[in-house]
Amino acid sequence: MYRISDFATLSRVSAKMLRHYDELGLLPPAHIDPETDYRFYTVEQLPRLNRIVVLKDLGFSLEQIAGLLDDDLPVEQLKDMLRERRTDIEQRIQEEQQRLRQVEARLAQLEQAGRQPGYEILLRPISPMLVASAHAQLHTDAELAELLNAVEEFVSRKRARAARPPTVVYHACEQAMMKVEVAIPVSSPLQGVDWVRPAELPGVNLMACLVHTGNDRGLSQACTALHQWIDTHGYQVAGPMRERYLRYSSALDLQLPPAFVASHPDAAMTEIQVPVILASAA
Amino acid sequence: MYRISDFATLSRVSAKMLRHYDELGLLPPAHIDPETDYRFYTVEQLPRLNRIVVLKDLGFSLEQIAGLLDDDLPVEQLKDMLRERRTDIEQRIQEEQQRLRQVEARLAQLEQAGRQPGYEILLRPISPMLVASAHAQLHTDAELAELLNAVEEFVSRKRARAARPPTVVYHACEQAMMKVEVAIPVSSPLQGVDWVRPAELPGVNLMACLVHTGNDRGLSQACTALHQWIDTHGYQVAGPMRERYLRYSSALDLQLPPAFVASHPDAAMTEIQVPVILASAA
DNA sequence: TTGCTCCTCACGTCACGTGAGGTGGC
DNA sequence: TTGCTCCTCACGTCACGTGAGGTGGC
Repeated sequence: MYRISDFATLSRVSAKMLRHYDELGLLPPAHIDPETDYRFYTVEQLPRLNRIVVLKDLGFSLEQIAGLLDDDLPVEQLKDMLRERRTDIEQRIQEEQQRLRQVEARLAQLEQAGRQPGYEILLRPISPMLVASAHAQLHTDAELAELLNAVEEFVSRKRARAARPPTVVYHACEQAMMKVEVAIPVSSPLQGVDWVRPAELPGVNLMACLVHTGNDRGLSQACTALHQWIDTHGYQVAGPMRERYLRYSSALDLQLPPAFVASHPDAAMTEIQVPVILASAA
Repeated sequence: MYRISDFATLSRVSAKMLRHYDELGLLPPAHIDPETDYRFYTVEQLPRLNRIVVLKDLGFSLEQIAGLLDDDLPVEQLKDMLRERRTDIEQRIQEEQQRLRQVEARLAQLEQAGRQPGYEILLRPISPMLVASAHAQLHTDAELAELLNAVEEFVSRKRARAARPPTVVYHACEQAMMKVEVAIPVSSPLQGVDWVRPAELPGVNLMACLVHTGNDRGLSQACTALHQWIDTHGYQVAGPMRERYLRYSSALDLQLPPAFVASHPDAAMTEIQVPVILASAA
């Protein structure tokens, strides 16, 4: 019979943890003094405690361990839990390696430029969105602006406008022609089909996003930076680029100097989005 | 100006998190209505929020992020934090890969044997321990038992016995001769030097441990199992084996049948310990 | 007027660590 | 008798999620 501190040094498990395992019913003491409530343990309990420790090292939660300690647990069920653990761990390793690549790229970038970049690129899932959609083949940005305004007006008249910024999807860009889709978020699906159609802008598992403040020239630079980032971080483009207009600006159309635009309270703000997948998964 | 829910959908960060970041001072709203306490945000706050999200993705804590958001942060300090992050992540990946190997080995073992092993092997650091130590060259287990008893008696007379089991270190085993060290835990260092000397049993960074219940024959089988485990898990032996006698038993000396010994309440219980290192680090 | 949104607590998460305050044991 | 050990709360950790209960806004 060992008192709790002796059993703790014997087993190299803290007294606090032993009390915790008692509370959870994982390892009740062999004996409890009814007078003093002191806990007493025996060496026979050591193998069970070691099983707990090993299973904890494998990454199981104490609740799972409670089940795993059952002697009647069928071998198949044990295997299933181990396989699930394996999948979890593999996924976590993937995530951490991805994270490691990001940290390293950031360090390299800092070494090279000597300062932080003026933008942040983030990777996240995008959920699908109800929109009013119009497809078109265009030649100039002015035509795009016109189309955007027209669809906005259409949706406003239907009183369906949701309080979210509009998105343009670039389905194809060749020479001087681009196939675009203008997508205006709606709060309820539009009724009927017109030149503006109800649609669901599809979700994207992994979207590389960059928010840019300023005019057109900077925008194409930002776009280049985004594609470089995608390359150096081991991703591949996996769908058509999108632009989300967080704020329109007259400065977008006028060709003003960047310094002015950046400090201008009405400066345009645009999110460039590119769907990606891990290059290794392609 | 966006109300919190609109800014949440815009930024894809939950309203609850936005409130949380406000509380921590990471991202106070651009405006708070003094009447209703409603929070209002602007698109200009989006880049800062995105920085928070990116830094969170890199694995920084919100407290660290608070510091990293400071525009005056020297580039060197930023680099240091990134390097520290890198080290952390690398270590975590190591750990998870180790864990993965353990889970896979366990699955393989289960496939092969169709049932769980009768013992658990665990890996942990062992801290140094104050002991009374006696070195000797022996030939038989009986001589070892005799020596153990003699040292125990010596320490008892000095009233220095600590309530922990004795350990034997096997410094060398050749043919019919073994160089052993008997180490009895003491509560205070022994005074003076005798044939029993005060010593510190050194700590071990990584010790593979197996607790065995039963007699000598089973013990050597357990020892084989432990060395196999060390091999298949990618470790190497890195020091002399130890045995910790959790419970002595007369059955240890008598050659009784294993079934009897295992069920016997006085069965010996021995922890076999082997210092190891990762083979890849050797 | 009716939902809808926002607000502020307050509690839960997971596996303990760290005192606080009090009592038995040697 | 004096420390020492044990006991049971209770709170903190980290980044939120999930109601509870109440109020402003359209």
